[in-house]
Amino acid sequence: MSGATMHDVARAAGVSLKSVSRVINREAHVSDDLRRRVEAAIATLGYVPDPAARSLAGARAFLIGLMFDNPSPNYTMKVQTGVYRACVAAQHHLRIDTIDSDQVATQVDHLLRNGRCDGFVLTPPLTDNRVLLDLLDARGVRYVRIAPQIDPDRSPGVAIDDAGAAAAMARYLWDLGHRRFALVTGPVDHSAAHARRTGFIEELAQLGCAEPPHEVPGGFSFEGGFAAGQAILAQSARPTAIFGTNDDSAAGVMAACSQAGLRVPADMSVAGFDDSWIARSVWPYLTTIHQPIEAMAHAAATLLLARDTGRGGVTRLDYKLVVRDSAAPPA
Amino acid sequence: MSGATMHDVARAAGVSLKSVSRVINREAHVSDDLRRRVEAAIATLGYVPDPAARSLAGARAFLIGLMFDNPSPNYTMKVQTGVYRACVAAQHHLRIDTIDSDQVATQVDHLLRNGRCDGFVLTPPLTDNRVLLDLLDARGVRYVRIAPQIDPDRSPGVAIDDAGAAAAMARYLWDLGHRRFALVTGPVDHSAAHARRTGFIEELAQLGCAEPPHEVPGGFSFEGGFAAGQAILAQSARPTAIFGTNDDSAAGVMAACSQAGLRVPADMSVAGFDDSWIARSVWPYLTTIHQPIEAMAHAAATLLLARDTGRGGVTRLDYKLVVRDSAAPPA
DNA sequence: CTGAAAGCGCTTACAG
DNA sequence: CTGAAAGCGCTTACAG
Repeated sequence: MSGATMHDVARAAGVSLKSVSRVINREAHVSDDLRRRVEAAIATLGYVPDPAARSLAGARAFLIGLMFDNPSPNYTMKVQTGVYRACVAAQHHLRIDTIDSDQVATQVDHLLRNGRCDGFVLTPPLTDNRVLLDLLDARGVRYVRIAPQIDPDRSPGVAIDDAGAAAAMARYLWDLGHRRFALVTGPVDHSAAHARRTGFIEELAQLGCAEPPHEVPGGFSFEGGFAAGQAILAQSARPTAIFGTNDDSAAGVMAACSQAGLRVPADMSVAGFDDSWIARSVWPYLTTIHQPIEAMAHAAATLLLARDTGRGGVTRLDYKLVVRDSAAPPA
Repeated sequence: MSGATMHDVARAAGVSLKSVSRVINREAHVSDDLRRRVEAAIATLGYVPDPAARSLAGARAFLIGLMFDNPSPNYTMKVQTGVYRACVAAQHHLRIDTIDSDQVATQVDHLLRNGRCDGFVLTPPLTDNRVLLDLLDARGVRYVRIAPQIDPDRSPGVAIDDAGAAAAMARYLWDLGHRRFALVTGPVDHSAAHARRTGFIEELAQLGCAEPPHEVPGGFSFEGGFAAGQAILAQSARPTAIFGTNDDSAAGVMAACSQAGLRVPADMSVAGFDDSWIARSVWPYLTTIHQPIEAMAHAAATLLLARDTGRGGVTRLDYKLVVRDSAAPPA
């Protein structure tokens, strides 16, 4: 079964061990003829290199790590799927680590000591946690960030234009006819959440909106969104549209509306951000910003695996406004 | 940093390599004195064995795999967390594999060929997929199943009493005063879903319910539940209570009710199963069966890591009926 | 109860 | 462009 060794391949191809190794690792200085012979032997024998042996002999671990501290299983699951696909393609293993943003120092120290990785993919809010970044840099550990907002040149990153997407949502709601808004904000240490807030507010101002949106914290969770929704509806001057800066909190807002006897979208428009799984687990389905989370995660892992994380720079992927049924013109 | 090797420990303790190895692997025939000396040296040096080297030299891979083909990210995420915790504690790595139930043969073949694992944790519906079990048995691969319903002695397993839990839910709704029921069933190849169905129906019969519940398939998904809910509400003789056999489909049913202008629970009672994340991402919060998914997964992984998967037998964990706000006495 | 030798399957210098 | 030797950090027989 998992029988064939590099030795077998070398013999079958009539070359040395080192040559097989060269072909496998795509090193330079290999003649086409030799390469072809080796590749044929590999295919015939169904040879797969032993990761343990490669790792022991060489400097690479064939393991990449995914760090997260995200309240949303939906988001996390998508990130994981994307990173996983990239790992499988590159014959690497994936290691998952849940980090508590408040205890980065001790947890990451332990983690680094306990078996090395070839690098890490960081998800928000860890992405912009300077304590973590300093730690990683100090140890010379490579990493790629998903949705970075600060220090874009510090490492490679993959993101969408969060501010631009939130602005697009503002424009969409404005064009629908809304003039009074509320905004459910995310965790304070989550800088993508911050960018969404800013993008939304600034676009509204640009559009000539008389009053800035009423802001209430929602912590990116359903419960937080629910409480935020209740607070918003308790105001004397209610908005006609509420923007949750992620889908979970928007879903919470919808629940608060239904608790208050308001129909969405007839009596209140609600919009989310992410297009995560929950956007289609509420009724009506949520109008939201589609963020290609899995693709972003895949791209991030691919950058890491490509091993040229020398300089930074953020790769931007496209977002998309997804019009569904939770937002409509005001009554 | 990750400097200390077994050699260093041996020298520091004044013993041979083999003795250090014995202590680490908890082998027999080690004097207390020697063990203590070695353990002290390990602690002082902060020594952690290199998994790659252990794996290369020995028969173990220090890697356990998690196979799933589950439509619900919530369920999957919890399983993963539980298995992960057990892995970390035992210094193993976790590998995640998404399997398509329809293509078990080819996918698993590829997977097994591509780097060995010390064993696998199987989640439903893979748990009761005989093609998969046969394949694994034929290759002598160890595995532990979560929520097995068939062949309980074929491998170790961890489960709750799905039928009993569904019966408890039937009793609860009955005691609330409901007399006409609908049941949203799960995927046909998901035998735990089948057990829930049977438990619910039989308990109702036992209780003296005049007519068996109206059954509609919901596929364990929100969308499936939504469609099922619509179908149920379209009937001339509507039930007063609907039991979704998982939370996702129950959430879909709730959405269908709200679309039809029915208030939950005033006009219709709805109950779920799992107490997954979505149970508290709908409003009103879902009355459901709490299944200790993470604990089950943890227990399953621990069984696997204990390496005595010789004989089968199912470990049963406790479920709990969680009364929240989606079910009430009929109007 | 304890240890010295060989080897797991690769990669890393080092030659040619 | 290609190869022979040494060694990564452990475990596995095998002795005593």
